[in-house]
Amino acid sequence: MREDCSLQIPGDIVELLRISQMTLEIPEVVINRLPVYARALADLDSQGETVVSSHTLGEMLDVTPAQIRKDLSYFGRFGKQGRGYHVPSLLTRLREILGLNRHWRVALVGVGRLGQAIAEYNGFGPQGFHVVAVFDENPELFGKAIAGTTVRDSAELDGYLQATPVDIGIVAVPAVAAQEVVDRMVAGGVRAILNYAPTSPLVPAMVTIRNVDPVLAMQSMTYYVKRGETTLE
Amino acid sequence: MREDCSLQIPGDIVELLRISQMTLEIPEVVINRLPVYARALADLDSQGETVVSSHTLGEMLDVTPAQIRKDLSYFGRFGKQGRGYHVPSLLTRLREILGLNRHWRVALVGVGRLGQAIAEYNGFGPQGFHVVAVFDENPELFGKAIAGTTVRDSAELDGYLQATPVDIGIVAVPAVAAQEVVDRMVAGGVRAILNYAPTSPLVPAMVTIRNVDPVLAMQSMTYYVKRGETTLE
DNA sequence: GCCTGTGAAGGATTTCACAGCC
DNA sequence: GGCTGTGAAATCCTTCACAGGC
Repeated sequence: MREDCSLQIPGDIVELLRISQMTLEIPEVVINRLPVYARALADLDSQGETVVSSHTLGEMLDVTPAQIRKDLSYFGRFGKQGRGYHVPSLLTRLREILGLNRHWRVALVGVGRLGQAIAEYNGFGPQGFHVVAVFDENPELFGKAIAGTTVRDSAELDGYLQATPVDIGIVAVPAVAAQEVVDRMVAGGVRAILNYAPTSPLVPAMVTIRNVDPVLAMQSMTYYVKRGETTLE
Repeated sequence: MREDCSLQIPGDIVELLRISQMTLEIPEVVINRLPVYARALADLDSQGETVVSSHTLGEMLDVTPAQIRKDLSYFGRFGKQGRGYHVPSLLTRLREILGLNRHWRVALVGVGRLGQAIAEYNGFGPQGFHVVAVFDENPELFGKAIAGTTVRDSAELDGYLQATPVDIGIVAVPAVAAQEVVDRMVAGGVRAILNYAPTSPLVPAMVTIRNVDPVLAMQSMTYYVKRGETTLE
């Protein structure tokens, strides 16, 4: 190795390349906080607030102002010194960044009690998430009207995805069936999955999955409750 | 430094102190993973597997073996070299650590569509979470049978908590009402809260809160889907 | 005076890599 | 040979602190 060759492409240039490409990796924790910021900004906006500082926003969300500023700085300079952030425009920018300014096609698999509740949940629609198809393997449910569509046979899932692309899949089947459903969604081109089954399905790296499991959430809280009890008494 | 003095208080004693006190702060990320491990171990156990290595468990959960070993090492030495972990005993230990080997008293506030689905969800009971009281402010619901109890007037919440302690509160009210409900729960001694309202209530440091919001989960996934699309096409 | 954007520092978490043991 | 437990290294993330601007 010729140390003296000294073609040291040093950090700076590497970083420039990195940034110029769309490949500056933004930490996932940051991405996960953006929707929270967006929600708070929407609240402020609906209350007629037009300006907010990182300090105020931080208080609303129990997040440090520095973290908010740093998070936002990954995407640009949205604030004004001495003043803060313009609520409507920051909200718009965040929605653009997250892709919330479009419609997303969602397919739901599993129409048991949970699946039904999800299908009927009216919190998705206003946010641009539209359930375009619903599947179950119980023949008694086939054709049943739900979420503005009708229940299809799960066997049709693969064909359906082939014919009509779907962006996001929601899995609400029993744990034992979840991995198979996830695999078929992935094979069908679904790139994001919201999993309600109490299991951790595996997905390829280019697919994003989020597990929603209230039991796990409770089970981690008990650690702290238990601890608090023994500490205090 | 007298190397030969050999009063090496090393790891062992430090660890004893560590363990005897309850005050080594274990990272919250670690605590949050334990229930996932426990669930996987329960699966293995029910399949009759008696031994598992960090490698195998890691593959099941898409977690590195080193992380599993490190996480577990915060609590003790549960494995056997050359072999792995004994599934039933590790599961038992994790359940002890998390406090899952007892019953937890849960109060639910909000019996709208979502609250009803939660109340009827039969995934909590088997894990030791028992809904002992349910509240709503809609008089039409008062007295309605649900989750093995009957709906009470929200106005009674404070009195109820005073009289009969509850460990965990579940909030399933509209966003605007969530903070108030949380505050009253906290005042009533509730130390852990599972919040389904699409907002981020503030709690004092000694109270643990977990927000369950499928919309936020979707909204962070869209970032990656969007990105994948533009990258590939 | 107030507030952002950001390098640099500090802290936390993950991963490495290997001694020790079965 | 296989595997754990764990210091040390590496990486990742948060916080600090201040220049710059309103």
